[in-house]
Amino acid sequence: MQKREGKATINDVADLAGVSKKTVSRVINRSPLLNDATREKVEAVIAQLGYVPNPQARALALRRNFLIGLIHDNPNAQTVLTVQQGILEAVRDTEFALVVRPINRRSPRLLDDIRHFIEQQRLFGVFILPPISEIDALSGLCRELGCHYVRMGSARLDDVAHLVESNDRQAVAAAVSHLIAQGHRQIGFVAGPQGFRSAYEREQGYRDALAAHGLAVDPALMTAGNYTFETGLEAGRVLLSGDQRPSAIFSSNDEMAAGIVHAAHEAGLEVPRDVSLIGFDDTPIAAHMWPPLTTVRWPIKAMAHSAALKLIRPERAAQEVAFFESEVIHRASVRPFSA
Amino acid sequence: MQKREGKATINDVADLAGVSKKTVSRVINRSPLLNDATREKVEAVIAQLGYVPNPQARALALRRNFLIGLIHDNPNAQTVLTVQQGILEAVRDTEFALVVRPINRRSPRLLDDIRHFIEQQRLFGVFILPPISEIDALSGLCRELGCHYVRMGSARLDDVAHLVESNDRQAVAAAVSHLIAQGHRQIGFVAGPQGFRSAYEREQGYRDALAAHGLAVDPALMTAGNYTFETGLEAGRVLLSGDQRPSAIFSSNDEMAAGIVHAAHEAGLEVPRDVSLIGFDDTPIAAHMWPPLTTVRWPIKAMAHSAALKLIRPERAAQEVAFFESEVIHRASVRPFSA
DNA sequence: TTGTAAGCGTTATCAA
DNA sequence: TTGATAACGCTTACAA
Repeated sequence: MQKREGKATINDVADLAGVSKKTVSRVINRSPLLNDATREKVEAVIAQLGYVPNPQARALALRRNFLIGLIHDNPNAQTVLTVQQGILEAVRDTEFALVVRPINRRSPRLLDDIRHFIEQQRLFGVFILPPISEIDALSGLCRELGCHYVRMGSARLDDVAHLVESNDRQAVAAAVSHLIAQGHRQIGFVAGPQGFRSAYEREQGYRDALAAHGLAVDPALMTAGNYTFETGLEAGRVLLSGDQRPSAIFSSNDEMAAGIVHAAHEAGLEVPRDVSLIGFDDTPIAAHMWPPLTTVRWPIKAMAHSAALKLIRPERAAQEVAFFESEVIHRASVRPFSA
Repeated sequence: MQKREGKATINDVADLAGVSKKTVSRVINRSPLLNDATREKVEAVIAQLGYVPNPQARALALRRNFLIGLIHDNPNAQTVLTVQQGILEAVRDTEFALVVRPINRRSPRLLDDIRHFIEQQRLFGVFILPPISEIDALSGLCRELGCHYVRMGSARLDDVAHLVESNDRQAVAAAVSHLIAQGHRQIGFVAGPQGFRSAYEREQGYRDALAAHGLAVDPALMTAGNYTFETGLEAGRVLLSGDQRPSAIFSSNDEMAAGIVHAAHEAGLEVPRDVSLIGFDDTPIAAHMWPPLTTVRWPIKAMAHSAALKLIRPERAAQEVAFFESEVIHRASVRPFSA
C-alpha cells in the first residue's frame, strides 16, 4: 500500500528503496550508469508500489511531451480509423498517445483552429491526412510552432522526412490498362473534386493509360464528383444516359462507384453485364456491394505506421520508408468487353 | 516578441504586465475577485504575447488533467468515428482533448492494457463503446483507478450517471412489426454474436414482435453471425437454401445484411422481389448498397455528445439525458408479401 | 555509481 | 484585491 491516497510518486519509491529520487529517475530512464543491485532493488519497489511515472510531470521537466495529434477532414471513416490503428501499432509500448481532432476543411478558421489545437496541447507532432495534407500553409504552421509533422498524400508534397506517399497515378493507370486489356475502348472517368491532389493524380493516371494504348481522351466520357455517393449517382446518370455510353467506367473512389451502380440500376443496366466498373480505396463497401467491386487498394495502415515512426523519431525520419505501392484488387465488377 | 525562444510563460506575462503570476493565474481561471483594470491589462499582455497556458504544468499543479480516453473494439468504423465527432463537439471550447485507444477484446491482457492506458496517461475519464462496454470488470477498474467513465450500450448496464443507452429491443420490435404489417409471416432472423448484449436485445425485440402478433418462433428461421459480412453471407445461404425459405429477414446489423444480399444473388434471388430485408445501424453501406436497405438508426452522435457531457461534468452526470430512441429508416429493401 | 540543488510552468495557501 | 512562498512530480546540471 502507498503512503497516502492517490498514486505513488517517485518520492515514495525513493524512500521505500532507500535511494534518492534521481536514482529512481535513472532506473525509469534506463540510464546505463547504474549498479545492477540498486536497479533491481528499485525495480522491485516500483513493482510493489505499482508506480507509474506521471507523464505531465515528465513533460514539464523535459520541456517536451508525448502527445501526437491526428488532424483530419476525411470523409471516409474506414480510412481514418485504419490510420489510427496504424499509428497506435507503431507507438505501442512507447509513451506516446494519440489525440484526435476532426476539423472542417471549409472553415475560415481552419488555420487558427489547428494552431490552437497544437498550442493548447503542446503537441509533440501531428499527422495530417489528405485532403488537408495538401495545404502547404499547414506544414508552415507546424514549423513555426516547432511541432513535428508528417503528411499523408498521393504526391510528392514534401521531403521524405515529412511525407508518406502512395502512387495513385500509376495505380490508376494500371487499373485503366486492365480495362483496356479486357477490350474496353470507351472508358468513362469520374474525377474527384477540383483542387484535390488525389483527384488530379488519379485523372493523370487515367490519361496516362489511354495515351499508352493510343486511345484519345474523350471529354464526353469524363465527369467529376466530390467523392460522395450522391455525386457518384449523378455522374453515373450522366455517363450512362447518352447513347454513346461507355462500356466501362473508372471511378476515382469506391463511394462514387456505389452511386454509379445505383445509376445503372435506375437505367435498367447491370454491372458488369452492361458496364464494367472500377473504384478506388478498397473500403469495406467495395467488397460488400453487389457486384463486388474491382478497386485500387492503397496500404493505409502501413503508411500510417511508417508515418508514425517518422513522427516519433524525427532524427531517423528520412530513413523511414516514404513511398508505397497501391495495387489493383480484382473482383466481379469487371468483365471483358462484348459488343 | 517573447523574451527567449520557446513559448511565453506565465512569468513573462506577469513581468510584462507588472503583476504577480498569481494574478495572471486568476485571469486565466476567471477568478471573480479581480479588479477589472488589472484583468484588462493582463489580458492585453496575454494577447500581445500569444500566451497559452501549459496544460502539463496545470495538470501537475491541479493534480488532475484534461484528457479523456476513448476505448473501443468496435468493428464498425463509421460508428467509432461518429462517436469521436460527437465527443469532440461536446468538448469543443473546453480544454479537454480526446485520446483514442483501439483494443482487442479477445486479448488476455485486455484489463491490463486498459489499466496501463489509464494510469500511464492519468486520464480524467474514459468512454467505453460497445461491445466492451458490457464488461463490468471495466467499470470496476475505472472506479478502482479513480477514473471517471461512461458506457455506451443497448441495455441498462449501469446507473444513469455512467451510461447512455439506446432502445435496441423496441426498435427491432418495431422493424419486425413493420414486416408483419406488410404481410410477412415467415420472417428469418440473423442474430449477433453470442454473449453480446446488443445481440441479445435485438433478438428479444424480434421475439417480442412475433409474440405481439401471435406468431410462433420457428427455430429453423433463426441463425446467428458475428456481425461481419462473411457470417451474414453464411447465414443468408442457410436461410435462403431451404424450401421453407422466409419471405423476409431481419439481420442484426447492416454488414450481415449486405452478406445476405450476396447470398440471395448467389441463389438467383433478388431483394426485395424474393425476400425483404431489414438491417440495423444505418451505416453508410445501408443507403449505398443496392437495393437501399431498410434499417434501424440509433442516434450515435447525440449519444456520444451526451456521454461526453456526463464525463466532463461528473457532478451533473445524472441529469444529462441517458436514454435514446432509435428509429426505423424505410428504404427499398422491404416490399409487401406476395405469394 | 550515486546524491544534492535547482528548475520546468502552473496553482493553493495564507498573509498583506 | 493582490502577492510571496511553497507545492505538484519529474529531470538536468553539477558534485561527491
